[in-house]
Amino acid sequence: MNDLEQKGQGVGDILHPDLISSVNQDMPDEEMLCDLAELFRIFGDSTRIKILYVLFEAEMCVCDIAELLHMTQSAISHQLRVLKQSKLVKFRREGKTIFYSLADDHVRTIIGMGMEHLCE
Amino acid sequence: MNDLEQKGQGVGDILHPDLISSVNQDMPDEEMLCDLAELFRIFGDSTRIKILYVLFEAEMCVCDIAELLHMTQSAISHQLRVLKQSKLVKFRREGKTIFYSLADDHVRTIIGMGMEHLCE
DNA sequence: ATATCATATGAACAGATGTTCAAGTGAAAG
DNA sequence: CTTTCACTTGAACATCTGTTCATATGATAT
Repeated sequence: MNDLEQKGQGVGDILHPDLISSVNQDMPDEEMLCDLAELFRIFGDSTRIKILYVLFEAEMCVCDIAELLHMTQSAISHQLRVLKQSKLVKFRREGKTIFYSLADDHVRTIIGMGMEHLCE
Repeated sequence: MNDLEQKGQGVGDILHPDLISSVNQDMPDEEMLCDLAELFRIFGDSTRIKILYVLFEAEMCVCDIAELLHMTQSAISHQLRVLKQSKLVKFRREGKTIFYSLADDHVRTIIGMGMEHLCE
């Protein structure tokens, strides 16, 4: 008996036991799937998508991005932090200003994939 | 003077006006980018990713999915609703049970893309 | 040193999100 | 018709998330 059935509202009877054990074997690790969800979660915010799209075109400093998106520099900075932590953007300092750019081509590919889905 | 500057904390001076107007021209519609973010947001939850991955393998009914993911049938049903609304899964009724399956191959491609990114 | 500029950061807040619980469908079997 | 089963749905709840505001950092210039 599993812990869900004990809690009153769980799953009823199993309808297709064979199918379940078969699929269960082919499933990737729980951790892998969580990492995957987390990756997509980063792309799942319009501010971050816009930032990434802006960086498609060119390396750019924080206040230029803020200007382009009509948002405060603070808001952009917070989101760049998220993108930085996820290794989706990298940066370099040049005097007082900091230039951000896409970390690698995967970002382009993933966003391109999403675009393709939308356009059909 | 734009509305951000009036609010006390806005953006300072524009550092690279030429770059800004150039990038501005190449940017897709605001709406397009929001749709894109929304699409990725759907993938950005581990329960939904798991459901989609399960459906990679085979069409499946709600209570089997619940059993596979060790979650309540209600929780799964709520998430299937989200996936249905986003046109990522489709379903067919057969007596009392309802079978869900992936709506099209885009789902596979997008998830595959994410996996590739993680494995490098 | 002091001022200024570009950026970062922490706390606070409002709004969104996912799960649970309880009640509601809708189809088939008795 | 009533019961049962697979599933759906709505409200409640706690948690997470993104923006704002105020303040801090770090580099340059005076």
